[in-house]
Amino acid sequence: MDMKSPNATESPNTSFIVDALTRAIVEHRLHPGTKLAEQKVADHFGVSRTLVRQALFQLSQNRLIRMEPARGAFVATPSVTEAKQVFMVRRMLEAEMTRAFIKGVTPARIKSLKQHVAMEKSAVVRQDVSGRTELLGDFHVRMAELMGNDVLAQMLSDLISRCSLITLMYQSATAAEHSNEEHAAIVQALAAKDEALALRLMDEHLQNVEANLTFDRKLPTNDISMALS
Amino acid sequence: MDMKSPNATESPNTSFIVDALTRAIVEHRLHPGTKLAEQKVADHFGVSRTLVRQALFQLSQNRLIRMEPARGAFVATPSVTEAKQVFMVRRMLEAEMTRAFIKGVTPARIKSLKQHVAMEKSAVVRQDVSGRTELLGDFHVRMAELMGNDVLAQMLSDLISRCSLITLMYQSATAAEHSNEEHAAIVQALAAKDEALALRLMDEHLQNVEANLTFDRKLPTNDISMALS
DNA sequence: AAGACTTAAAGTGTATACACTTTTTGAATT
DNA sequence: AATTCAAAAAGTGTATACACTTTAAGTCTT
Repeated sequence: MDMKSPNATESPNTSFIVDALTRAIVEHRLHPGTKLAEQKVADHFGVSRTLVRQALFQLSQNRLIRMEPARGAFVATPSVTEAKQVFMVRRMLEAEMTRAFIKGVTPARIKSLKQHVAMEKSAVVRQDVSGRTELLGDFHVRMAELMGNDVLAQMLSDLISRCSLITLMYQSATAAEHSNEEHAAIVQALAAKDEALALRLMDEHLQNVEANLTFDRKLPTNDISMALS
Repeated sequence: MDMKSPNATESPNTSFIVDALTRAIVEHRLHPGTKLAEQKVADHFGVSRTLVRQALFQLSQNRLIRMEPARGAFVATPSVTEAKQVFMVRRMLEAEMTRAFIKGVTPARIKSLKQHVAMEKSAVVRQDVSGRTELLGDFHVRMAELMGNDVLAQMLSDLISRCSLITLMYQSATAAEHSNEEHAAIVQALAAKDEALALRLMDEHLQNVEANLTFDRKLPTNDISMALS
């Protein structure tokens, strides 16, 4: 069996570029509105524009970038109304998910969620900003996965990454800690099969996350090569 | 102002190809499993493989086709479990949507839904198979749009097209008529602001749609040029 | 000096070329 | 006749070339 170790010389493929750009956008090294010129990105990764175009297409479908005909690709700048709509859909979906989860709850599933919450906590205390944000989002995806519904998990994952641009930009350390505690409380309610409580906690949790976002900041656009280096 | 009339000689762009292939798949002229060789498709549309590849990428993200590395693109063959998961997510989403719709119901919105149901009916009676299927799906999208939530509408639209492969394949005329009547009943309940009734009708409706699908048929793969001609 | 026009530079959109992989074909062997 | 292997054919993956569009720079005019 051959280990495939990360090799700097090996030429990256499309999904590598997608991942790298996604990280750069989500970790906020590339600011909303920044232009992603194909040749510049291609040069940075040492590939042709072909692969970059494919990657940009994919990112545009994930709503992480916006493509304007004959003008190019730009890091998305989600509007306030779009963000509110995304959160509304999440509240809808996750309310029903909570109900369904309680219907099929098992000790193993509760244990799995508890482990996840523990990982969140450790990321919070160690001040791992990008790690904690990813884990806090994944809590919701994990619930879907535990129910064995890949479609739901995928959909939540998309929704979460779609507003991650906003959440990540504006979520403070105290807000993160707060989220983690709310997750723990939700797991308690799920374990107790207290549907009404779990529903209320989940809804409040999502409202809190949404409320803690501040939409009025303006950030400068920056340079690609700096951000990806 | 220049009218742009549909011109057969004008060379099609990516979204044209996406639309044409989508229709061919959804209207079941291209069967699940059929291979879509890039050059063949390109020849058919009179373009280079470049545009076809972009179109195929997009279709693969819509789950209408599946791409295997170095092997090519194939019309998707959604599994039974995947279909069930899609319907479960729809039931979740649309239950909450129904609740939210009633909270913000207005006479104008009810009127709009009633008009839509009337259009459905006319498509059903005139035996317009592809038209009626599209309209029956759009009823649910229309509800989301009327609430002013584009994200929700987009998401439902994706979900519906995702299982359209299955629904379209197996939905009978009587099932379509049945769906239309159920839509009418749902609108009545919405107009009366009877949340419990609307919820029950919506859930039963989706269960009926799902139940009417038969998953065990096997269809032969067919030729591209035949199907697109 | 500010604004409009011209021209060059940069960038996107599509086609083509070519390397490499998979599939098919066909002959050789048992 | 069936199986195995080799070579050809078909097909995908990536890079490059070139036309056309947008953006930027520079020049001319007022």
